[in-house]
Amino acid sequence: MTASEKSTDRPLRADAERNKQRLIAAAQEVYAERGVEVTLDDIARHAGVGIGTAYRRFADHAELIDAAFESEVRQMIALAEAALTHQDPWEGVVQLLLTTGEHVARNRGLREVLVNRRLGRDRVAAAREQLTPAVNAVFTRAQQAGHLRDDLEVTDFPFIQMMIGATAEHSRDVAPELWRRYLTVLLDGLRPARNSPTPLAHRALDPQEFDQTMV
Amino acid sequence: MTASEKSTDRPLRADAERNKQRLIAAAQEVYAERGVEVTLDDIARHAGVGIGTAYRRFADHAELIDAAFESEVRQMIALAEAALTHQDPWEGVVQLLLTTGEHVARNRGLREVLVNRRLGRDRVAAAREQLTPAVNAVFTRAQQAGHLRDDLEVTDFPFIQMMIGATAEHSRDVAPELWRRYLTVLLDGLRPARNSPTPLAHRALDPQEFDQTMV
DNA sequence: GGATAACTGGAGAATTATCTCCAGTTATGG
DNA sequence: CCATAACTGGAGATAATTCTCCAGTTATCC
Repeated sequence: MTASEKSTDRPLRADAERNKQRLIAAAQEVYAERGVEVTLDDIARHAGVGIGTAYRRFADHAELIDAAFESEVRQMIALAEAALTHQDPWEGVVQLLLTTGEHVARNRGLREVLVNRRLGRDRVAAAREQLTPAVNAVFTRAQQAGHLRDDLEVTDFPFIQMMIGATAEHSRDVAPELWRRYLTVLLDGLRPARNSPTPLAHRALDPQEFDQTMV
Repeated sequence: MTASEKSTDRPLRADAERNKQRLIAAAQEVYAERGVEVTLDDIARHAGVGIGTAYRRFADHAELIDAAFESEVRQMIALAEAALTHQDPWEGVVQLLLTTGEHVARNRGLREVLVNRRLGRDRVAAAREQLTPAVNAVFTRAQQAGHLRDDLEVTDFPFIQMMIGATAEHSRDVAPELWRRYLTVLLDGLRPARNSPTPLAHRALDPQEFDQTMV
């Protein structure tokens, strides 16, 4: 009955609760840096507890991912809701894509969790499902205001975010902010019309830097 | 000395050469469908030969990838060169991104090989290096003709292709042509200016289809 | 068509990751 | 401060994958 205590059972003994929190914190750090495909051994070591302790608290890897990312995904929802309150609907879209980019560029595991349904469990799944309508609201508002091309539909928005995420993923180690450049290009493609290119938000890689990409 | 015969040594015995070609053909099929992270056992079985035979011909997985993708990457070079001969420089860019998209959408392994330096060996590496200048030529010509925003630099072009590849990857199983839609948006972001959105090249997913994405 | 070098294929060694088990230790409540 | 239920941590069972080895088979050359 490893990790089924949920909320119904008695609370954990103090030392157990402490170790559990350490594991979650360690998992968040390690996932952010190296993605979710790390071993539980690595996380346990990073948390300073034994492997057995990790498996006593979390039935398997998926359950730890669930615990580690629920709050991260909820943060993404909060970002979308904040973007919706932006006075200018278009700037709301820009802000949403910027803050999303900032998060996934810094957190490799988060990007994986957002994009892959098989990761995590019910808590992450629930958060992920709330994220979609929050994001849709931001885009739809801009579209109704005429600031966003109107041939787009709600199912397109996650793919827009995915494109940014892909550039962030590949440039992470060489130029962690490079994705901002491609976000600008994308945004220029999302507008109904425009007269000139929006100034790019980050310099291009030089050829040498580029060579270091994709390793 | 498993697979070091290269070109210098004597030719393989007829049956060995036949098995080698079978292995390469099987690898191309399996990689295209399931990516390069399949086991050599799977490929051997698919080719109808024993595992031992596979390892006698190819020192390791990387060497088989090298043999299987050299021609695929060379095809990509040919596509870029063909796009360069297009009368209209901008249509050359469009054609390049379209044909590239078609290839990577149909071949999961190809996308992985193009994007990840660690895959393959010297033959794929050499082809990959020739691909970059060929792609650059197509973009640079359009840029000099004033059809492409001129704040882009050559190191940006692979990232443009990467964004298309990311959308192709994620929608492959549900709507293998969906990437065309996002290519249109991206192209609209690449132009120096425009008055209205280019008509999208593919319908959007409906919410139900979207749910099937990302599994 | 026989001698032999080359090749075949699968059993299993080596490696790596996931997860279980339990002897020993520790927090807690009476 | 003691009894004991709860927890700890790591040794190892299990499983998946990569790669090696060699007894048996087959193509080729004379």
